[in-house]
Formats: sequence, C-alpha cells, structure tokens
Amino acid sequence: MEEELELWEGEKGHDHTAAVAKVRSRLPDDGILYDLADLFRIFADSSRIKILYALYESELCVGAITQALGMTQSAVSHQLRALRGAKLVKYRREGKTIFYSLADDHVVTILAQGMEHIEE
Amino acid sequence: MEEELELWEGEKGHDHTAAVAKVRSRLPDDGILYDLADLFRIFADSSRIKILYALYESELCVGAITQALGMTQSAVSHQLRALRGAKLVKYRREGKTIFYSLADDHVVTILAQGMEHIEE
DNA sequence: TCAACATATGAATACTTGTTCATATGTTTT
DNA sequence: AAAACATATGAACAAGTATTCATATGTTGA
Repeated sequence: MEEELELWEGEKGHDHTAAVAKVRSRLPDDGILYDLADLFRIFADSSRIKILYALYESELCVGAITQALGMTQSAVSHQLRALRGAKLVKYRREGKTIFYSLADDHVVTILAQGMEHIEE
Repeated sequence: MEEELELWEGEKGHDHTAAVAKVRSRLPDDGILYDLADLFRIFADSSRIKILYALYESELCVGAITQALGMTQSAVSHQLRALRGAKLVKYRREGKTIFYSLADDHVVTILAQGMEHIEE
C-alpha cells in the first residue's frame, strides 16, 4: 500500500506550511522587532520603573530622584542615561540642576497597561 | 555671622524634601514595581516578541511557531513557558498538539504602544 | 580662579538570562 | 505494548547588565 503523500518533502510530523507562510508574511522586520525588544528592556528593571513612576506627575532633578528612591547618584545617572537613550525621558538644564520628565504619553500608556495586566 | 539655616539637617546641596515626600507618597509599593519590571522583562527579548507577534492574528501550535520563526523546538518551548508564567499567552490541547494564543488585549496594546514609540 | 555643588561616565564585578543538548512526559496509532 | 510524534524540562555555558567606586565634566558664586 502507498504511504501518505508528504507535501512538505522530508519534514516529520503534521503540516504547518500554511500557518507558517501566513505568519512570515505578516511578521514585522527583524530589525523592528529587535528595537521593540530593546525598548521593553528599558522597562524591565525596577530601578528604571521607579524613576519613571517618580516622574509620572512632575519633573524632578537628579538629586530629588536620588533621595526619593534611596539610590546612589551614580546609579540614578546611569539609569537616566538608558532612559534618555530610549527617548523615554527628556531633560532641561537650570543652572547646575538638570530636570528630567517623561518624554511622551506612550510611557504612561505602557506603564498603565502593564499595571492593569499584573493587577488581574 | 550665622550660616544659612539647614532645614534638612546635615544634607548637602539644595533642598528636595518637598518633592521627595510627594514622590514617596504616590509611588506604588515596591512589590508592585518589581512585578511590573518582571512583566516587561518578558517583552524584553526578540524571540518572545516574535512569538507574540506570530500569535497576533491566530492561535498556533508549537511546531508551527518553531518553523515560522526558525528557532529550535526547545527554545520555543522555554520561551512559551516564560510567556505562560506571565499570563501573556494561554493554551489548549488537541490530541498531541498544543495551541497557543494571546491571553488578553493588554498584550496587543502594549506591543502597539511600543511600536508607536519606536516609529516616532 | 578656586572651591563647592550637580550630574555624568568608565571600569570592574556580581548577577541574570537565552540558547543548546540531552532527555523526559504525554498522546495517538498500530 | 511499542513506536512515533508533539511538547516540556533540567543542566550548563555564553552573553548581557545593574550596581559600585573612583573620577571627570560642567556650573555657580566668592
């Protein structure tokens, strides 16, 4: 007797070709997906999350963030650098002091959606 | 002559007490912020992002994900475990096959907001 | 211009994490 | 019951990363 015809030549198991083709055609470019992962990696640390929440309602200078969160000035500054790199915060200088604030509404939305998710 | 009165006893630099108190009063509990960081950490990897996007439109079995993304079955399974742990995907069994799908709309919203942010 | 202040940065270390390899679990068919 | 299939899991290694410590840059006032 004949064995079952194998449409996907040489592969084991059942056929996925249709689903695979559909996924591949709609999946965003690799570069985009890497950038997206990089963005979320910035949110993936509790120190940075704390900084973002601290900035939720008003701008703050580095010293205030440092005191409020009980971190060292160096650690805060390193994390602000990461947040700046991801364009999640903006800053303005006033004399020796530099004030940071949230860059745009995406930050707020992302935090809020994440919060909703974990509170379910 | 008198030195300037130091309201925040012993600290150097200018005063942050008001801002610090405000931030501290509004900042969510540490545990919540850790959970939030943990959630975003799941999004912080391009393999998992790819899996989530693959599941964007329809459920898929592990084999289909494996083929579509060109990963090993083991790697996919490990990442699905992480996604399951964060309740970002759900699954159902049909014989030997297990179909995964997105758990809720937060996943879609978070991905979409992230995408908007990096496309600016 | 010098001292004090505010913030930033580089290097080193301790910790976390994604993948691979080998194997285990669970399901269906013969 | 055994074999084939589909998925899950544990251990180990390589790669990435947050903090600390020391120091640098930039700004203001004396």
